[in-house]
Amino acid sequence: MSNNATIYDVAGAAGVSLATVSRVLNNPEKVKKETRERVLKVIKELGYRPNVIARGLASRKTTTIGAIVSDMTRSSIAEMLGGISDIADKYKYSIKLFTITEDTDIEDALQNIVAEQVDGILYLNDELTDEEVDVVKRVLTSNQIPFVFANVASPDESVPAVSIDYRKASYEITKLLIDHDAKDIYMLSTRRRYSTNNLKEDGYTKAMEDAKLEPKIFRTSGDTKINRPHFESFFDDKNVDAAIGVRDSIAVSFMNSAIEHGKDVPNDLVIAGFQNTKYAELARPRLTSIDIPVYDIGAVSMRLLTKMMQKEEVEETRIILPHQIVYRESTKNE
Amino acid sequence: MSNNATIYDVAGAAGVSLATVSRVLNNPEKVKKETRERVLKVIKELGYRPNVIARGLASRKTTTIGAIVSDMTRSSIAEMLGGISDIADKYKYSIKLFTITEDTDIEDALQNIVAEQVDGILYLNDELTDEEVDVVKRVLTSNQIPFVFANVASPDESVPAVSIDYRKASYEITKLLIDHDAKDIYMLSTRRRYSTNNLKEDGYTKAMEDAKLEPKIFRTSGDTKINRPHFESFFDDKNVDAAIGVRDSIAVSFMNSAIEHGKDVPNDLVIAGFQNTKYAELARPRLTSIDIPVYDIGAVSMRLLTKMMQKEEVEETRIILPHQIVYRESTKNE
DNA sequence: CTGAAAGCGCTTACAG
DNA sequence: CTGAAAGCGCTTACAG
Repeated sequence: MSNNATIYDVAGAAGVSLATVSRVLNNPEKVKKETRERVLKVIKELGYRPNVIARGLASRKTTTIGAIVSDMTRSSIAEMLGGISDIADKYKYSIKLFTITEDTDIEDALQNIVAEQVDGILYLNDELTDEEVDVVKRVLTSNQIPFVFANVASPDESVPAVSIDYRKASYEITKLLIDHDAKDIYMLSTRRRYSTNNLKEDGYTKAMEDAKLEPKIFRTSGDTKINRPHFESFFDDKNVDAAIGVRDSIAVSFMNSAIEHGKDVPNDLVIAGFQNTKYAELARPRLTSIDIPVYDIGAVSMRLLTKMMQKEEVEETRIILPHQIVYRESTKNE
Repeated sequence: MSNNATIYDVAGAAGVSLATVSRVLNNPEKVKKETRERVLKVIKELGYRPNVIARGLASRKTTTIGAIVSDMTRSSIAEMLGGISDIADKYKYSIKLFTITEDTDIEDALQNIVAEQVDGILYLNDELTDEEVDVVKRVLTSNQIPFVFANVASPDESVPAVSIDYRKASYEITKLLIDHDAKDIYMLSTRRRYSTNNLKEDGYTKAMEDAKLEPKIFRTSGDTKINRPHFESFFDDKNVDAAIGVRDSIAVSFMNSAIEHGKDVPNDLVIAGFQNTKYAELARPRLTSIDIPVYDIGAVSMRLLTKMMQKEEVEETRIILPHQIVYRESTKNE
């Protein structure tokens, strides 16, 4: 019952050498059908499963990838891991999870991950700064380990990345609100600056300027409980007839404040979010949001990484996935 | 730069044998201070990091645990992984992530995970049936690999598990609603039956019976979009003055329907959920919910597992963490 | 306190 | 098509 049969046991029981057993597992076409079947039968009887650690050492391939994440509790991260996991299963890769927090030394952490002998790395973090992207690139390239950024907006065209066009998405959602005849359109962004939010702000600003409107970016915390009092006082001194949250949770939080201050959404105020999470669906009124295909970003990143690890020809290492606006009750739609 | 120095390189450069280098790393107290410092210096200069795969093969310990999850996108799973990851880091364990879906053969999947040579396993899934718990126990015990169930309610007292007392929590929240003078109190549960929800139903039923009220369990889907039409027709033929959702998202979804049907929450109808997720905080009115310390469940499970892996004395392998009710606007509180 | 040697369980040229 | 042998990079008794 207990899975402790080794390749020697199989070889012995099948009357072949361990090299043959290994071939049956890795290059079955090189083994005579008859022999192969005999070995396979013994493998089954003994419940033999190759020790992946020994295999990893001998072949110098672990068929394991490292997934580096920051905040596990972000719903986008979890969903991306879902996509990664499904594709990893399909291609028989295992996933090792590494968490990097704000006070981690990225370079040191990466060296440790390299020492774990992963075959490739997926970096999931939309909050990376450009400098951090550079460190990742340098360390992993020098160790010759393939990597893909998932949902990281990096201006460096040489790093493999799968994402959406955040600037364009933001432009479009801003345009939608402008088409509502809104004038005082706020973008509710985060205090901490990082690449994807910067792009959202860029797209917003461009749309506003194109429409000869004044861009107004209001910065708050990413934490729901902290930004609430922030929003409470927002309405004291500001005119606003539209708002875009860089995350759904921020948009919903703002919407709740607005409604409690007597605003009618969508008649007095239209609101939209980013990500199309469950928060958007559970809000009342339901929130219009940019759907970001996070699951797909994960899946496509993993698929791209498998190609790189297997040294297949890769036509394009910068992949932009399509986004779309999901219209709900927080905006007025035809 | 590239991290390819081996233990031989270090030994050579330091003028010692590889056994000594190994000792400096694993049993530094057994090496003379002078020698140790010389070796350490070389290690630093060469940027040497031991190959964890080779170490794993030689020592038969991989300092890696397997975390088995079902649906990554459940927010409780992600948060639990956060707790696991923090403790794993602290004790220098890596985490391999394995996904098991409804159509996975659990036994086969477990055998594959065993072949990955993990030192221990954490099973995170509140949707396991009792039969599945038995399979897990049998396979892992026969392979002598320590495991802990995180947030799985198993009646089998012999399996190590960290959870909360769901029956009691459910009793308490039901009691809270009864104290609101509610009579028609519904429990909104899921169609698929599994252990934790069964306990919630038990606690609810017990509280209702103790108060001489009729228990009414309404089963719906776990999927927000699917249960919505379900709730729309709910109000056609039912009297209800209180409801408990087995998950926050179900409670919020129900609350939205109720409000759209002209109900005033909390005056006509009081509502509570389970889990105290961000959904509860972002709902309007905010949702009263049982706080389940998922992060802690993850952290404590991992800590327990480290003890088991290191064969430390473990006083108690069944750990019940405290829960509490977080009072918000969907109930009337003093 | 340190070194020589065996071994962990595989893969992979190399011969035949 | 198959086997013998070396080797992957470590750890761990065993001697000394």
